[in-house]
Amino acid sequence: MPRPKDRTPQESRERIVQAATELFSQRGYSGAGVDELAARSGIAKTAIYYHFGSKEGLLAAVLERAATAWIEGIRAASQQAGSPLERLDRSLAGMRTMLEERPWILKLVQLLALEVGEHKPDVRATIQGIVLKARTAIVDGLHESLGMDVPDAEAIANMLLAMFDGIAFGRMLAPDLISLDDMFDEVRRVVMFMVATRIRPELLVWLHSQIEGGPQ
Amino acid sequence: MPRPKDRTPQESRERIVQAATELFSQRGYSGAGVDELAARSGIAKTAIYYHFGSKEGLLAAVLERAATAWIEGIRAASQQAGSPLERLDRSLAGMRTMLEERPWILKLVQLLALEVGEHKPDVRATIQGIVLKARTAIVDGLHESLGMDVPDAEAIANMLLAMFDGIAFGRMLAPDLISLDDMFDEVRRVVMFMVATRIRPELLVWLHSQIEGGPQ
DNA sequence: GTCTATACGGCGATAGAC
DNA sequence: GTCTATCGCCGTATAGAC
Repeated sequence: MPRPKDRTPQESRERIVQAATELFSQRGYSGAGVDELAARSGIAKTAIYYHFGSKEGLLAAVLERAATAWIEGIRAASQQAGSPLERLDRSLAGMRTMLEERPWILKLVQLLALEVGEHKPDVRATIQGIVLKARTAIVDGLHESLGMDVPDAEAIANMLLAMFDGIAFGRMLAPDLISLDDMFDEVRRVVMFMVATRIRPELLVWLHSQIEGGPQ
Repeated sequence: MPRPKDRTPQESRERIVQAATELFSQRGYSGAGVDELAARSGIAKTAIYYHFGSKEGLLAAVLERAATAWIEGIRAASQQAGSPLERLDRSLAGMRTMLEERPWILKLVQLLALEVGEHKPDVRATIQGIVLKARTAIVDGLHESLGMDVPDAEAIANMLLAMFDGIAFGRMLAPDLISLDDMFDEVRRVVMFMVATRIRPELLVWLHSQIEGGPQ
């Protein structure tokens, strides 16, 4: 029985993209079958092709959606109020929340970049764009949080991004083995340090002496 | 013509695992076809099944090989000679060399963890074991490099691992956009800092004052 | 314009005979 | 070890129902 739809086209698209986001981030692009996508979203397989043209078209829609969610998550975090340190903390807390409540965002981006990026230049370019936007959002967040013109902010953002990627990966691999509390405490300290070295370069000299000197 | 083999079974296995390592790290597990694997290694498709039982069996062999290469790479780096800082530098240089000359190691581990780890508990467990061993190797390297009993070395190693993962990912995504030189300079400083905070906790208090005070 | 039913060609993994 | 066969799922095209 070809049940006439009790949903709008918009809703259909939405459900498909949602199911695809889920499945792609679980099994990767090649591993996710359009058949299962259809089953999960409750929409006929061929309707997916009607809406998105091809599996790759669907992938593009999924990526766009993820990008929006990610950038939004970063931007939402850096809001003003309180001392510089308080604002920095709130920014980091925002990142952490994203890692905890929407881990699929980073996972999806990483997985697709690794799996598909290699041999589909346009997908790679899309993801590069997403990551670049994320970095820009972090740079802006640094400026807003700390209320100063942080020198070399892009290098700091690169490192922050790398840390988040790494933490997300570690957490996905073995949630029990790494404590987000500890990791983010460390990240907080490291960020302060990276900023401080830009402002007071003499800190580095002091550091050297500490390491050379050994404990106590 | 069923050319009788001019190679030993050992060589066959080796060639298959090598081809699989390459292809898995390029296209992922689902994306890598056994047909293409056979073509690349020059060995009949079904012979692959003869040797490894199944595609998953092959995966296990590939993972084991990658693990060995990785741990070896880490361990090889931390050799003694010179001052603590020089040894630390050599360790980091070793990591960097691995990232540059055998990027497939980290890529393979990340990709398989993300793609397959989710729904194949044994694969996930294997990779967890690999990462744990890597962390242990880093902890040992820290102790040997710095020639002291670094407190909280595991937390530092976790962070280092996260940074490497993140850097490897960033580099894979956009090699031109991130400078390994800059990233590793930063990593070096951050490591020194993380160690220093364990030895001289008062450093943290000082840091706070710098951030609160603003630039110059 | 939005969707469904059905079918197709190809390749996936695997088994069994040689 | 290879060859041939099998079978199911893959992404896709098409023809039409509403």
